[in-house]
Amino acid sequence: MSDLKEAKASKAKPLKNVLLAGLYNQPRSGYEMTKWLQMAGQHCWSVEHSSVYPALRELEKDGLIKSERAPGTRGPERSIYSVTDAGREELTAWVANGSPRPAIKDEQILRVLCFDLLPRETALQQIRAVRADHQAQLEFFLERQAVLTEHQLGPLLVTRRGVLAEQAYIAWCDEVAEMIARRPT
Amino acid sequence: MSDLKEAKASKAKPLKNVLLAGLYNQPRSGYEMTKWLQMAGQHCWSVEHSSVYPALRELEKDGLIKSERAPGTRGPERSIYSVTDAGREELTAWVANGSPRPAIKDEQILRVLCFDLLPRETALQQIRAVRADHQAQLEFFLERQAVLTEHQLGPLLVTRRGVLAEQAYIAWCDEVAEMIARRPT
DNA sequence: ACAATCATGTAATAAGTTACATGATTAA
DNA sequence: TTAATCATGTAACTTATTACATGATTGT
Repeated sequence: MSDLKEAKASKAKPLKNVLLAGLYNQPRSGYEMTKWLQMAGQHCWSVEHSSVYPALRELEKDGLIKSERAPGTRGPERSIYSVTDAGREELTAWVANGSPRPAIKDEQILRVLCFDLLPRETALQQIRAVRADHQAQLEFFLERQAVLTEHQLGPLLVTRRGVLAEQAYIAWCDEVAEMIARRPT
Repeated sequence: MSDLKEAKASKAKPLKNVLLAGLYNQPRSGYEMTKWLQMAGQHCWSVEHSSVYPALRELEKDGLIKSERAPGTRGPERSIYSVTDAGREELTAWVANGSPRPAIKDEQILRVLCFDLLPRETALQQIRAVRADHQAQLEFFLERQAVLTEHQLGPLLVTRRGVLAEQAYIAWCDEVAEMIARRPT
């Protein structure tokens, strides 16, 4: 049954590799990791804290990361995780492999597909709200971009992805709005 | 942050609404639906056939869609599903609500974050392969776009989203390649 | 005849969310 | 002192994937 199973690195739990990548970038607590994935990394791998904490403990149990207790400078005590040498090896192997295409789950696009079910003004309002949401996200990425240099190449490129993705989404929203506005009633 | 959250409507089983939207756009069999979601709709809602068939049967049981047996013109007999009046109502309510932000799961971005773990040439090869993949997808969308008119506004806008998204991804790949190439060894 | 594709289905498992909990610290 | 945020955790549940199956039809 499970003979070749868990020798090493074979069965990729995607979240584990994501966390490894995040911690390699910078040591973080579970809380900070969650925030990072939900803010800066929203466009990489969105996840809830209830998935993060157990995964971190497993990674530590596997010896891929280690934790240090840090007194809370502005908050209670927390565990700061960082990647071990073994974790770095695992991570390198994972990074060297190509990815499958990202799995997208965007309901909004399907809503637009059916916009002829709505009165024009309702549809327009919705797409404007969506645009505003992505505009806010774009501004967040632009601010990060402004403080990053080529010395932090990884974070800079991740942020660039955020900028380009949000700009593309906004451009699409504008096209949608324009076409809807021109639509015959 | 945003007021896109929810307004009270269908207890969202997301896939069901996605299928409803797809069938409203055009009646399809389970097989065709799966293909559509994996090709044209890859950038909307990726899913496996094993999720599609049970969901379709549930939708039919709920009276939101109905099926007709069609003799296989080029294949065995299949069931063609289409949206009922009740389904259309449900769909309209769903379309009227805003979406939460799309949940993205893109390992590739995290790999790029850690590209300093790889030799320059390995990283470049990988990003070139990713670029080629998205280039192929872009060409697929461009071909669809060419045969659509403003009379099929929904499908056209969905296709435009594909085009813009792939162009943005390709532009990012190019930035990554350029920065990696300039990176000091 | 054979492979490829069309077409559908089920079972076991994986992965992640929601809801439920707890408690500490900080700013008003 | 009260609310907000920091910080972590568990249990039940939902959702979707992988692997396993079956069989028909079409092109070569």
